[in-house]
Amino acid sequence: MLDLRLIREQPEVVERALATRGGGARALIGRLLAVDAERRRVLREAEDLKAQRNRASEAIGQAKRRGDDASAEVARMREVGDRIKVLDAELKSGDEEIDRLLLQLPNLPHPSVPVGESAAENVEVRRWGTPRAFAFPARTHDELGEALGLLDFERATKIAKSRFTVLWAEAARLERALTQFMLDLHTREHGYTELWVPHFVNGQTMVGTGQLPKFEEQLFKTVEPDDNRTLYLIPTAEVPVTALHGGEILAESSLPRRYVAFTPCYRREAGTYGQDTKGMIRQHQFDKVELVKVTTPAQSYDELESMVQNAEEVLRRLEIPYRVVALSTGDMSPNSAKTYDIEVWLPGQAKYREISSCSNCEAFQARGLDLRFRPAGGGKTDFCHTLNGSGLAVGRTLIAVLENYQEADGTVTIPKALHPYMNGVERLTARC
RNA sequence: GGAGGGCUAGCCCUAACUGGUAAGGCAGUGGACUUGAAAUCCACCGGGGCGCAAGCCCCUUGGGGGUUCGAAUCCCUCGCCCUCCGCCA
Repeated sequence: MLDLRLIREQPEVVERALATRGGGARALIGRLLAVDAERRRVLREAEDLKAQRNRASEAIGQAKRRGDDASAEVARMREVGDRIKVLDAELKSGDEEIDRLLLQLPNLPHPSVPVGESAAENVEVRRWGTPRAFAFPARTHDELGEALGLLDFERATKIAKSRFTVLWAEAARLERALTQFMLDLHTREHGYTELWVPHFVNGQTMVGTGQLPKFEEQLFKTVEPDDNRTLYLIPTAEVPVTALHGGEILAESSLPRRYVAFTPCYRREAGTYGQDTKGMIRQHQFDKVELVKVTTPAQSYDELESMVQNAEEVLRRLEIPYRVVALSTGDMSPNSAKTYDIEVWLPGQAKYREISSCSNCEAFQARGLDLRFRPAGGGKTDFCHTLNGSGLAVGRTLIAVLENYQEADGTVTIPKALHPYMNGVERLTARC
């Protein structure tokens, strides 16, 4: 969430910054300012009365110890207490409304982010590799995978529903090899600490990381007799890993923290009917190796650049062409202050498609999680910055391998970088 | 699932009468002292409101509610952790 004080002190700055991020920020800010002003008026009155009561109670205690009669003062304080109760109730509802409003506002974009309404205004930052020239019509991964008997969409639909996939034999091994390869790269060469985390988290974690209430309809959740015990399946490892240090005050000397976690991701994909219905581009369950950093404000933009580089390195080692795109204000997710997408070349679609999204959320999540650090020189604590990025989405990487390394006969060559992980298999051929 | 114990600052430890208004140690950071270090001393090391400032005030004992002039303390409720029993990969 945004800093209420910033909205209070510079509402026009916030409003201007959010102009192209959708969601009617103007009206929300107006309402926030009104509720906040009233809340502070009530707060002052309540605090004055509490100060009175504290003094009077002290005096009553002393009087009683002396054996004096204090009944008049007690009666007066009873009325003050009743008034305090009313004011405290008003404060509580004001706080709740402020929270509700704050949770609807997106993050402020960094000044370097291209201003725009949609993906049309995204800016390509760089390209790597040259798409291979095929001497035959390039097939899509689902055509290739089904023909080889390695990707099974029909049976996945039978046992679950659409947007699920069964991987057979060497395709399942390839998924595992890619995962292992990515984790090894990031832990051994990029300095990340590997974490293994819960796939279910509580509501507080979802709110703190900015998933709720905005993305309620995208989340799978458990059915519990008692609503506040509901657990949510993680839509990305970003959620548990970013929330890991919530409520903690970290030593500045321990920052930046660099974490990598492999988990499946579970998403309802509501409202995406008709998009990417063929193949395994968009699934209810997909594997992802996720990079998360917790940094000081001063470090976060350098760390964003290196995180993108770390994610890109996966595709460089696999020798698959890609490009890096800076998302425009209108295309970024609400948590983010700045996002780079990595888009991998898919010959079957003859398009670059998203395979990683790396974001600096600055203090937006840290504020909700109460994630702070203590400056090395002592003094006041401040909120950390949090970053997250896919390093990479494993299923989409598998797709990219299939499509980029396909041969005329429909088989698929395994990239050299994966050979140590494939138990001698160097080519995917039809399953017998 | 059953029984019991617990939750106080910074991922530590520890107080507070038959309810009287909460906190000491340690660690950390900066400073003083020192050739350097240790030891010692001082300050800071939760959140918020008002104020130009100095400062004043409020809140913070797992969360929420109740009783009371006043709650860490009494009552209700929820959560989490630990121990034992049962079951179990």
